[in-house]
Amino acid sequence: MPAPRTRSRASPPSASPNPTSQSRVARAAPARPGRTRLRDVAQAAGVSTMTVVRALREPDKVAAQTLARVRRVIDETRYTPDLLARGLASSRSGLVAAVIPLLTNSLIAEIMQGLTDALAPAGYHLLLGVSGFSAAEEEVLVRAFLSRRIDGIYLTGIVHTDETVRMLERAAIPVVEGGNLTRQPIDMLVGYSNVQAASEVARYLVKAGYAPIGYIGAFPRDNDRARDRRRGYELALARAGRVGDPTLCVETALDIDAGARAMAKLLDRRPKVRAVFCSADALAVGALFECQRRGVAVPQRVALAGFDDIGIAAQVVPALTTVRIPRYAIGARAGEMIRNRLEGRPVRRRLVDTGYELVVRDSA
Amino acid sequence: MPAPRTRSRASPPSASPNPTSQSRVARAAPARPGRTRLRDVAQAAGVSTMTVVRALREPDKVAAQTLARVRRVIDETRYTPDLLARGLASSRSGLVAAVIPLLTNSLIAEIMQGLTDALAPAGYHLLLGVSGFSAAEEEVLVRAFLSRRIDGIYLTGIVHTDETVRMLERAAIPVVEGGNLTRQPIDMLVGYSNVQAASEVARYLVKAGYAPIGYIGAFPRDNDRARDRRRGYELALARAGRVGDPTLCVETALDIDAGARAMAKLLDRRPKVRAVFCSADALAVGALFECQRRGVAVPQRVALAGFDDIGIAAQVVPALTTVRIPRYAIGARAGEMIRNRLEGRPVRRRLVDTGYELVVRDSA
DNA sequence: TTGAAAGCGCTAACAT
DNA sequence: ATGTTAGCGCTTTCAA
Repeated sequence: MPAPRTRSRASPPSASPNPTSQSRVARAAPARPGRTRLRDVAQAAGVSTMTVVRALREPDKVAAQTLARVRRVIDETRYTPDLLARGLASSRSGLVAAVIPLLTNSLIAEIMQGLTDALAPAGYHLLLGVSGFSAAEEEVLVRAFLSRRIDGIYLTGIVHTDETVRMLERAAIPVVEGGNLTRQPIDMLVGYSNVQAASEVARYLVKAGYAPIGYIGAFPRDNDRARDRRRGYELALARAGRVGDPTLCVETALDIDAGARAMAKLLDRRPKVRAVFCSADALAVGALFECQRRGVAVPQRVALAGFDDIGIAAQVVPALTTVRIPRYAIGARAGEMIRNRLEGRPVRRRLVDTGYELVVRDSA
Repeated sequence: MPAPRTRSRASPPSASPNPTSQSRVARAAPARPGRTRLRDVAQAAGVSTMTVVRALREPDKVAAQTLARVRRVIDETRYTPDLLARGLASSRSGLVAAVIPLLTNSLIAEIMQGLTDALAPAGYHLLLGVSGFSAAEEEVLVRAFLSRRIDGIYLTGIVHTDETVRMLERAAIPVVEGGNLTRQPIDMLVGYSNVQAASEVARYLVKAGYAPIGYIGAFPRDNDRARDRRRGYELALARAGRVGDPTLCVETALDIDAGARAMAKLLDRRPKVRAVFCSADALAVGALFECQRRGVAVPQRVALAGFDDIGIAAQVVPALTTVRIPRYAIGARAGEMIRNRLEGRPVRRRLVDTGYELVVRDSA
């Protein structure tokens, strides 16, 4: 034991000499023997708990002498505040939640990295929930997180159940939706137009003269980014006067393997496909590998374009034509917005459009 | 199926709670207008709080009539327990922490996915901390998490500061270290021998007749997995009677770009390197792409081997020879071990060696 | 500059 | 089967 801690509890409020009130003497013994409480520090330093609190948070409002004494005790006892108790008393848990569709995705991971990096220095901790692309599951997570009294939350995308929105509005905590645009976010938002970005890629392919242009994308169910990217693709083709052709489109899970399988399917079904727009780099990379395995030259026989510009995009050979979005920055910005609100600073813009950038490389 | 919602919002939630606090109107006026408390439910149902608690947790110990009444009130008021308060009262937060070196790594992400999947169904929530491969930073995180009264914790690797270990032992909560082996874990452990696995790969390269064999690995500082993998490589070479050659080894950051740059460096420095063992697939994949850019045939001119068998390893062309480790299972198993302890079930084995498997593909 | 008292919303030991 | 009571360890008025 680092320091002598006498665990004698202060006498009850009324300090009545009535011995009957002492019937529960056993309670005097601390439930958690190892842990120093604020009260212990106060007692050891011969001050009230409030003085300790002040010593901790407003040191200049405490007499130098007292301060020194308190600090010594704190060091000796290695006192650390109980954040649960603080949360209960102050109604601020210091917890910020994030609900993401899956963890094993480079884009999402980078956003989360940005989020923690923005939050951690301010002492906020990250409560992470994985929804598996299900709005219903997201709702379950949000409900649970809310009952933990989270101070703020980051949500992936803009599609949520009504109940999720209702709960969040009722909770009146800062909410940031990330990765897409909408005019009516629940609260705040940082993203970019997936429709526009995707249509820009598709338009690029059209202008480059590729035809027909296929599409490989993630399942759009409860995934607004995937949905909007497909819309963007269709929009661009329509504008070019091309009819949509379902046999040119494959929807699948979101990983490299799935991308490869989707490409295989597409090549089998439409051997003459001349270019493929993939709604995520992971898919595009998988597609590229499938082409390599089949000896299908990229971009000579099939051009490939991706989306997100994750790290591997610039490294594969040929390097991937894609759309760069500020991956890390989305998370970091979201974290800042949440912090600003939590710390009483004004949030200039509730809707942040980060924009995107078409990156033309070698694959298309 | 959750209804895709229509966006029609009223006023935005204001972050700051009403500053016009009702001074001290006694217990009658709830401090948080929006939130139903246990007491409110009890009152509305005309029972004591304990009865509500029982209705919630031991329904069969409550009279059917009473139960029905309580349940109705709970539904009507949409009561959800305050987990902070529960945690404080019960000394169990329901929070499990994980400290990982970085988020943007496929292997780590998969382990985390396994961990949440094992924990979430039991109602435990994941507190995520990113240490950036720094034991000191890990210590800071552990200290903070401990003051949140986490119920358990997952730690990446087996290298920690003394203080980290001390705090954890003192806290007496279930601790699982993951991803490597040691005889003296803090508490529990689930991993495999990185030394052995790496030396097995290197030995494979040796036996295949490649020489010289280079090495590209992650910085070993505070990273026991990287350190041990390099040891394994050196061990295998030594056993084959080859002398270690520093100019054949490059240590770098842990991502695809870095892998590519490291390979470039190695090829420039030792143009005749015949095979390269990369201590992570991400590095191997980067190295492969660099070879492709330079027209260096793999495996004809340079053979490449990786480690981890992440998804992309089987997809790149040529497919990567690597070591398969049960990525997802490590996290899932760790989660189970923590749960078992928390729920009073005996933990049969505190040390779980998951093993590994050499996967020979085309790159070496 | 310092302290006292009253909770935060829940659980748990002890009644009845 | 149901209720009473005393906390969990901290913050927060209000008072001195």
